[in-house]
Amino acid sequence: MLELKVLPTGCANRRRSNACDTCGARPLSVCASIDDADLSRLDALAEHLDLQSGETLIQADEAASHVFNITSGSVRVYRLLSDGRRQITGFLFAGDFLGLATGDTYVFSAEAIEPVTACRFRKSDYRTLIRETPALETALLDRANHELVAAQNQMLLLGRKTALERVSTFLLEMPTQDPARPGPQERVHLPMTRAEIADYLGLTIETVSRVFTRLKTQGVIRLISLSEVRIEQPDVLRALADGEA
Amino acid sequence: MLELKVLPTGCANRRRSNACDTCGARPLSVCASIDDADLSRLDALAEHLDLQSGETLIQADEAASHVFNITSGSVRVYRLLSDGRRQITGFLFAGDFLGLATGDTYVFSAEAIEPVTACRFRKSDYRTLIRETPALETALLDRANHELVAAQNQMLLLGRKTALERVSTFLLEMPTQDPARPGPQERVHLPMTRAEIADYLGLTIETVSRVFTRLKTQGVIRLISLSEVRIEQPDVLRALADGEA
DNA sequence: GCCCCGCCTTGAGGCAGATCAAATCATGGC
DNA sequence: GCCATGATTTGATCTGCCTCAAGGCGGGGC
Repeated sequence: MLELKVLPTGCANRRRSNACDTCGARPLSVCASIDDADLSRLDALAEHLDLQSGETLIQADEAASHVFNITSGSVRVYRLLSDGRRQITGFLFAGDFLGLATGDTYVFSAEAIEPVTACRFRKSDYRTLIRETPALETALLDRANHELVAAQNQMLLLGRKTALERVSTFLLEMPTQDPARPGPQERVHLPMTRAEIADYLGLTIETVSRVFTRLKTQGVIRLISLSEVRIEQPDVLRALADGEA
Repeated sequence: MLELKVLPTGCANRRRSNACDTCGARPLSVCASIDDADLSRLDALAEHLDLQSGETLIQADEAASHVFNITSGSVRVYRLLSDGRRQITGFLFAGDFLGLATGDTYVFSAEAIEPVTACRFRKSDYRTLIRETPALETALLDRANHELVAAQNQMLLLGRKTALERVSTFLLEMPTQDPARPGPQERVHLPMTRAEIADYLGLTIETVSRVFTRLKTQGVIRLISLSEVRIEQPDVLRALADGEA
C-alpha cells in the first residue's frame, strides 16, 4: 500500500490566500493557464506532498485514485516486465502533470529520484473541476498532445537510433541548468543514475558509461561531476543526436 | 504540397440529415460521445476524403492546418531520420483520430496503407467547436490519455523486449478480424507489409520474417495468407509477448 | 492461364551492444 | 580524515539481431 506524507499545511495555507501564490512551479504548469478564482478552488482540493528520493508517488496496478502536479524535484515514470526488465518512459520535473492517463488502476509506477514536492488531487474532485473549468481542460489537452509528440520522439530513439545518438539526444533534452547564461557552454544537471539513464534509453549501464567517456574524450562534453555535465560543443552534439555523423 | 481528393458530397449529405448518421466509424470514435446537435455542427465542418493505398494524409514539416478522423481503412504514422531510417509510431484504423498533437507544423507523416476514408476539419474550426462542446473536449482528452498509455507500452516494447516478444505483442494488439467468433482461434488481418511491421517494432524485415516462421513452426500461429494470420494458441502467444518463456 | 514484379523467406557471416568480470571512484557516516 | 559501500568506469568476450545475398512465391495485368 502507498504511504505518502501529507504536509499538515492546510491551516497555514488558508491564512495567506493560497499555496499556489508562492508555488515556484506555477508558471511552468497547467496552473499558469487558469485564472485566480479557479486556482483557489484547485488549491482548496490540493494535498501538498513532500517525498524523499526513492519514495513512491504511484504504484502500478494499484487503484488510480489521484492525479499529481510536480512542484519541485525529479520523478521517474516506468513500467516493468515480469522478469524485472525496466523501461523508464519519462522523467518529470517541476510543472509536470501525472496520473490522468489511466483507467481504474495505474499501469505505470512513479518514484522520486531526488527530494520532490507535489500537489495531489483526488481524481473524482479533479474530474469535477475539469468539467467546470474549460480553460483547465484545454490546458490538459495541450499538455497531453505535447507529451504524445515527446513519446513519438522517444519511440524513434528506441526503435532506430544508435547508442551514441541516444545518449546525445538525451543530453540535449534534459532541462538546461543555467538559463541565465545560455552561451555556447550549456550546463545540464542529471539527477538520475546511469542505470536510470540506461533504462530510459533502452541500453545497459556499461554502454551509457562508454558513450559518456567517448563524448568526453572527443571534447563534446565535460563531466563537472557525476551528475553535472557541461556541453562544450552543442552543435556537434546536435549533429550526433540526429545521426549526421 | 498535399493534394487530397475531397468528395463532392456536401449537397448529398444535406439532403439526408447528415453523413455521420451512416458513418460506420461513429460508434468507435470521439463522435460516439457527443449528442446529435453537436454532431450536426461537426458534420457541417467536415470534408470527406477518399484515399488510395500510399496516398498522404499528413506530411511532416508542412503547416498543421487540419485534423482527421479515420472512418475506414488503415493508416501508418511515422517519423524519419535524415538518413532515411524510419520509425512507424502507430497504425490507425476506423474511429482513430489524428493531427491534434502538434504546433504550427506537423512533426510526423501519415499515409494510407490500404484504401481509406476519413473526415477532415480545419484546425481553426475544430478549435472553436471544441471550445463550445465540452463533451467533445473530454472525449479527446480521454483519447489522448489512452494513446499515451499505448505509447508507454510501445516504449517498453522498443526499449526492452526481444524480437520474439515484439512480434508476439504486435499480433495480439492488432484488431481481431472476426469478433463474432471469439473462440480459441482468433483471426488477425495485417494490412501492412513486413517492412512496415519491422519499422513499427524496431526490427528488420528479415528478423520479422524469421520470427513469423518460428511461431508458425511451433504451431502458435498459422499463416492463412501473407496478410491473414490465425492465432492457434493465444495463451502461448500471450506468454511469449510478456517474456514468460 | 501465364508472366512479371515486388514482396517475402531463407541462409551465411559480421557487428553493435549485451554480458560477465574486475578495478576505480565518489560520498556519507563516524 | 578514514573507511565502507554502492555507483561508475573499464576491459574481455559473447550473442541476438543486422547486413548482405540468393532464391521462392503470390497476385495482378494481360
